[in-house]
Amino acid sequence: MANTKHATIYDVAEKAGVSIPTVSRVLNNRPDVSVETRQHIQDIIDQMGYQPFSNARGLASKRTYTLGLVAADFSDFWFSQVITGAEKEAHEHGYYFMLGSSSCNPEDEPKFLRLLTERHVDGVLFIRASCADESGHLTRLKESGIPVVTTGNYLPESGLAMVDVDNIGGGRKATEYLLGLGHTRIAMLSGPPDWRSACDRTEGYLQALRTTGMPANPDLIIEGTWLHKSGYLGMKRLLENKTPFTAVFAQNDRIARGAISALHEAGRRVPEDVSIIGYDDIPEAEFSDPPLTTIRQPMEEIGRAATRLLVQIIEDGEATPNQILFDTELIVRSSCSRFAQ
Amino acid sequence: MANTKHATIYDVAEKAGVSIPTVSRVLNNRPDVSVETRQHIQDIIDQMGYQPFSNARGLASKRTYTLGLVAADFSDFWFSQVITGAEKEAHEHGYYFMLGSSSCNPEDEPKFLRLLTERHVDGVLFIRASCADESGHLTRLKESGIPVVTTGNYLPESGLAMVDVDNIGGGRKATEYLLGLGHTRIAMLSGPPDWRSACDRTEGYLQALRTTGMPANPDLIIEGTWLHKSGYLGMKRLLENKTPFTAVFAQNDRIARGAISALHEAGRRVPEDVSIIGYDDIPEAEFSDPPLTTIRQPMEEIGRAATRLLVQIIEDGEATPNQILFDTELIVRSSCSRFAQ
DNA sequence: GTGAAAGCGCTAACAT
DNA sequence: ATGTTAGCGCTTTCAC
Repeated sequence: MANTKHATIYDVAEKAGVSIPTVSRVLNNRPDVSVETRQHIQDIIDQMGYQPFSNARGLASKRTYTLGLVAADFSDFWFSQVITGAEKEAHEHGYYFMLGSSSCNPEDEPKFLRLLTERHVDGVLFIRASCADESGHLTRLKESGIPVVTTGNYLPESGLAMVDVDNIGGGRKATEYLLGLGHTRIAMLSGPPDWRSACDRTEGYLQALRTTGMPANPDLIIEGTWLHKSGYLGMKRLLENKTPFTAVFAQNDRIARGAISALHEAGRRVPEDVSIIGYDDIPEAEFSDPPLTTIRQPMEEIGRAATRLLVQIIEDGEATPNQILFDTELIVRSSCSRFAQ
Repeated sequence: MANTKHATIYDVAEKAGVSIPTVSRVLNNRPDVSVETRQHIQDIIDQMGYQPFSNARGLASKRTYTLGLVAADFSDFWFSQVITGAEKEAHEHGYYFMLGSSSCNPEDEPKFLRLLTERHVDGVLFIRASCADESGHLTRLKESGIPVVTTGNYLPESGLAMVDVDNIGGGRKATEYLLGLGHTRIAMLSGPPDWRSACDRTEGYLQALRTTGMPANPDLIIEGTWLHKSGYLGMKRLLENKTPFTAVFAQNDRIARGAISALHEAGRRVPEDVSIIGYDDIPEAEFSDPPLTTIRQPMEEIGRAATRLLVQIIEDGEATPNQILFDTELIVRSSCSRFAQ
């Protein structure tokens, strides 16, 4: 396979008995080629296994068919799922992703700027690079004319292109489920308050509580990070507080599992003594002890939708709508039970 | 920032009062430029913030300064850590990574082949794409002249460039630790037997056992996958088998945690009733219940080393040694205790 | 040590 | 509907 000498558009043109631009036209799916010529050229291309050389295309057309990828954390489950979908979608449109490091670190900004100035990516996808100051980057990029789509950081007022999941609805759904089970003292272990997704889940929780007419008890709300450790520590604090609760909404599954560890250490059973609902439906959720009831987000589909949006903006200049919100799904397992007075 | 018009080498040459090739020479660190000229040009470059346009370089030089990345599974902890290190190292050498999908799926082969024929990556890094038939891909790629480095799939006899961790040593270290604690009936929950890393950990386990003079009991060895679920199911089988054991070596932390869940369900305490040691030291290990004793692998460093090797092969044609093996580290926490008859 | 000339493989006007 | 002519921004001979 792949001998060092690569067929060029010239070889195809010669073999097909046409000029180079004509081949170029079929390569780019231009309408102005006769059906027979197009078919004939396509046959030759297939037969030779010809692949256009992307650097040459990029140099001539100012397009690279590569997309920049900026993520806050590669080890995040959200990242791995979203990128899986994004990659598939990108390939289907003839694009590739180029890794552009993380965005949270302000000193990394020059690095991913080089993606634009040096590698000339056609657009960039932010995968939950949603730190406090992220929208600054995004807006600046967008204003400099480069297409940008973000996921996991829903900021509708910004007008930026983004696809996310309905976190308010998800938080509400989780809380309503607990409420429906008869629980009234529902604690919450939240993610970092400077993340929009965490805020929104909190908002959903508050909305659900408000519906019942009883106010949320601030002592039952603990802010933390997205990590297992945070759930563990958060639950310890909750337990020390002595404010009674019979259920908890953990803003992700890792937090939930950390909380369960702390609960077990304290001799409390789940769900007999306290019910707990997570968020994300990570692979471990199904096999944790007990199997975790949780809120599932269609992450892979989000990656696909975000990439589709990005490609659309690149190729058509704009996309409407440019903000897409997916729904969550409640996955009932056995970490929650009816409140039995 | 970034106005649409990008400075070119021509602009630099003009401003510096030299010819274009001279600027090109300093860009590529060629020796044949006088010190003053070089400094002068470099100043202009810095001052203008000039960035060479990689497509043009690639077209002219047949080099792209991009590396292909092929991974079996983006959600794997190994992937996220190795890629983090790899990315940093790549940037330091002026390279970027392009995502090239997963390799296990045979039908994906054409896709990452396009990375080579169309995008002309300078080399490709395989991140534990270590399915049974992987070395076929690798060898074919290497033979077609493209530099390849792999991680997480140690096959020294292949002669391929690779960096990995000493899995035999790691398996031995884990087992010896348990042995040193006085355990003699040590079960093992292994990864997939078609993965070299799993085989090697098993080999280390067997070696350690052999040293003590007592043979391994096949009933105490359960093969599975790398998933949490597999540890859970594996432990259930172990428990049903009725062959007594007081300790278990789980070939990764997720397996270990799954096993602990099953143990808890069965009313057995860790480490009082059974000691368990994991492998990897994932972030959750420290906060699981109980905190997991495990074998740590320097994954980020492996990513850096692999990339360094790849760049070396690309730039110098070869690298010696082209196989690097890192040591593991025993992390003692509290999931193992002395066997108290 | 430095410059002039040519060309990498393709697309983009412009013709026809 | 197709061909002609110019480049895109850089590296590379090969002169001087």
